[in-house]
Amino acid sequence: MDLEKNKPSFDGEAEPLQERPAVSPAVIRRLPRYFRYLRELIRQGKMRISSGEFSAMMHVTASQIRQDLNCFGGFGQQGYGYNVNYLYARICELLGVGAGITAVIIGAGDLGRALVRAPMFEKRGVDIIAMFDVDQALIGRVVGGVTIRDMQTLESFFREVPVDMAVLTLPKENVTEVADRLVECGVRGLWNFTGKELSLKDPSVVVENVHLGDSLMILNYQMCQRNDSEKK
Amino acid sequence: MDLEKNKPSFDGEAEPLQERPAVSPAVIRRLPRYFRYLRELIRQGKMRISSGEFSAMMHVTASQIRQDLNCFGGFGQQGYGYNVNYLYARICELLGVGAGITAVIIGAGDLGRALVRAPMFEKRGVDIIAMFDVDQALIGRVVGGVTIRDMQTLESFFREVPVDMAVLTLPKENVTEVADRLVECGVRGLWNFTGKELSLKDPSVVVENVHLGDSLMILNYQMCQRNDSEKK
DNA sequence: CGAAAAACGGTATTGAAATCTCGATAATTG
DNA sequence: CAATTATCGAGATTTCAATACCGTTTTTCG
Repeated sequence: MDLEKNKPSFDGEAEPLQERPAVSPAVIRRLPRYFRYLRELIRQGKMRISSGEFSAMMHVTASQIRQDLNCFGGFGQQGYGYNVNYLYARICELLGVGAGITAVIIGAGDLGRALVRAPMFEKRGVDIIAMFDVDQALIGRVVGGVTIRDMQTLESFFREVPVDMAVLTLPKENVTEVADRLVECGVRGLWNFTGKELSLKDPSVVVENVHLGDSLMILNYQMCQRNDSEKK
Repeated sequence: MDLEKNKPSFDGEAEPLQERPAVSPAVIRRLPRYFRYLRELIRQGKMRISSGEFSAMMHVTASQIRQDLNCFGGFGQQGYGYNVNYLYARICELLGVGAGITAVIIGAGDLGRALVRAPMFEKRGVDIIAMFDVDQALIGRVVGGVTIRDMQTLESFFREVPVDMAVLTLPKENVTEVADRLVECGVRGLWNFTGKELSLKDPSVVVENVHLGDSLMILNYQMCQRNDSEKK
């Protein structure tokens, strides 16, 4: 097998690629999963994969993989398949890994501290540059290499360092007010763990709500179903 | 307004209701959100709500709400709407809230400790009865009212107390082995935070995978999109 | 008490997502 | 180098989800 080539050949230079034909949300929700499996393939040293092989690994149809990837351009090559490193690079690009996103965590409670120590952010190219809290006992402490700062210094901090994203792990009672302050400071994305669904004035700010409780309840539901159907 | 009645009237006695015409996953994924909004309505003391009002609150179409709820039986009443308390009770029933589910947390690291202290489980009727870890320094400590036990005592613990669910917050390296042990012990549901997708032998065990990293990447993607479209 | 308004539940319709099929192209093999 | 095999990409088809519509029942109000 001739694996000299590192990426599929292209006829010309990369197109402007700025035309975006409205990729459906369903496809976008699947991209992170491709990202994870591609990392694993790279770890295993695999250079090349076909949609069929990928399909068996991920338990989705080969058709879906081909169609998903093709939404963003012909990443594959007929008769060959997909080059793993190349595909990974393109998906990283799509997802904004390596775009140099900076983030802060608001709320240095259990969850905030758990998140800051997780390797998740680093793996995805998001740089946590500060945590904020109102609890004077916490301020000044360093967790996971990040200093906990006084919530009162939020505005002055943002004036000095541009921050793209805020992770909201504070009590839900204060989240509306804090979100407004963050938007005022120029943040462009909110990762909201508070359980309260935000509605912001500024529609250019993206909000991603995480509802762990919803996930728990779906599990609950399925367990009860499984239980019922076994009875009969 | 005559609000004597507490629930919609029914012609006869409740049907067996065991016939389940395969409710679609899309509907099930939305149920927890109805659950949350209903709790809020109860907190506000609202007794009754129409699909139209509910729709405005939740930002989904009234048609969808009516259709979703109707999958499980006629919870509403023409000309009246839905009785909040009654609807909440039925949805709790559906989701298994109050089914007396017991759970253990495997892995007393940051995330495990954060979860055990969260009010989420209690709100949803899941009772955390133990945590397990391999770290001798942690064993015996009590977090959020729950004792951390030695992972070696897992089997003996399960022999004495029946446990329905396990929350997996341990390092992903060990998750396959631990999951097998838990299934062997009779657990019926796994809430998997490790990031490694499990595939179990026993198909009667339900797995709910939580991939926080995926959520982060979708946020990243949307932020980059927003950014791009503003440029042009 | 009767007419008008409110609101659900079921059916029809529309729309989106997933899958299938097949032609075209590249890789492989003798 | 020609024939065969592998595999993608695009369009057609099918399946599934979301929305709109309308008949019926209940409530409300004069």
